[in-house]
Amino acid sequence: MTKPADDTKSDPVYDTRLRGFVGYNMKRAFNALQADLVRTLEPFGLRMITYSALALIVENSGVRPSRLAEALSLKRANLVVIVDELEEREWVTRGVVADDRRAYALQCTLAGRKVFDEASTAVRRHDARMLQGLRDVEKAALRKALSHLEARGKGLG
Amino acid sequence: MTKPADDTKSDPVYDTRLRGFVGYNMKRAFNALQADLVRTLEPFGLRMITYSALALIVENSGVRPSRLAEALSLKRANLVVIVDELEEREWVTRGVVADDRRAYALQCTLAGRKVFDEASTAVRRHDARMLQGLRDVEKAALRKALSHLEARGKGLG
DNA sequence: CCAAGATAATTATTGGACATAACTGTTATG
DNA sequence: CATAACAGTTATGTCCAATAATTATCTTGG
Repeated sequence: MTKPADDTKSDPVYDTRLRGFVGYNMKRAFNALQADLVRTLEPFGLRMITYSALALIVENSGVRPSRLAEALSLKRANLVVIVDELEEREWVTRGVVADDRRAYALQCTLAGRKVFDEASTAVRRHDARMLQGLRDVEKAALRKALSHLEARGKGLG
Repeated sequence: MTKPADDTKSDPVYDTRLRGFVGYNMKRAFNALQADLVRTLEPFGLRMITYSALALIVENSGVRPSRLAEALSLKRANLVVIVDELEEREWVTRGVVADDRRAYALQCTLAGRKVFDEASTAVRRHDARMLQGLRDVEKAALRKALSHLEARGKGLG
C-alpha cells in the first residue's frame, strides 16, 4: 500500500479504496467510452439516446412510444423530445395505429434507415476500437459480467 | 434471430442490435448498479459524488480542491458545492496551507471519518451483492476489461 | 348509452450534473 | 513593481431526466 499520511502539496491523488469497487471502475470506464462514442455519433447528428431510440425503432417497426420509453428505461414524457428530434429530421414518423387513436406507431423513414446504417458502421468501429487488445475470452467474460450486473442491480437484493 | 417485421401492437421490444455493443451493455449495467448504490448511500446522507470525494480526502489528507477536482474528473467550480456540502455537515474542513494562502487543505474530521467508515461497510456489502454469483476468474476479467476500456476510451485512438 | 376511471401522449416545471466566464485574492516572474 | 499565472469562488447557462398536470382516447359498469 503506497499511501502518504499528508500530501498538502505533493503530487498524485490516490484512489486505492475506490478502485476496490466495481461501480467506481465502471463509472470511469463508461465515462471514457462515452466520450469516444459521443465523438463517433456527432458527425451524424445523433446523440447516444437518439441513436439508441432509432435502433429500437428500426428493429421494432411500429413500436409505440410508451413501450419504447420502457425499453430505454426512461419516462414517456422524456421520450417525447427524443421522438420530436428524430421526427424533425424526418428520420422517423408518428404513424397512426388502426385500433387506438391515442397511440402512435413509430416507424423509420428511408433517410432514417440510411443514417442509422451509416452511424452503425461508425459505432461498430468505435466498439471494436474500445475492445481492441482484449482477448476473446476476456470479451466474453466482460459480456457475461455486465449482463450479470444488470440483472443483479435491478431486482433480487 | 427472433425478430418480428412489424409489432404495431404486440409485446416485447427487441434490442438485439444494441446488445451487440459494449457501451449499451455497460450503460444498462451501470444504471442498475447505480440505482442500488444510491439506495445504499442514502441513509448516510451521502451521494455517489460526495462519497467519492470523501473517500479521496480520507486517502489523501490535505489534498487541495483543484487536484481533487481533477481526480474526480470534474471542474473546480463544480467541486465547490461538493465541498460545501461536506463541510456544512462537518465531515471535512478547509484547512490553511502554510505556504500558499490561495489554497485550502481538505481534511476529514472525526465525524467524517466515522460516516465514511460506516458508509464504506455498506458499500462493500453492495459491491459484494453486485458481484455475487460471479466466479473469481470472471471478476478478475471484469476488472481487467474495465481498466482496459478506461484507458482505451481516454487516449490512444 | 353514459359516467367514471384508466391509458397514451404531451406540456411545463423542477433538480442534478456539468461547462464557461468572470471575479477576488495570492503567488510568481520579468 | 507591474504583469501574468494560479486557486478558489461566484454566476450563469445547458443538458438530461424526473414529476406533475393536461388533453385526448379508450374501457367498463350501471
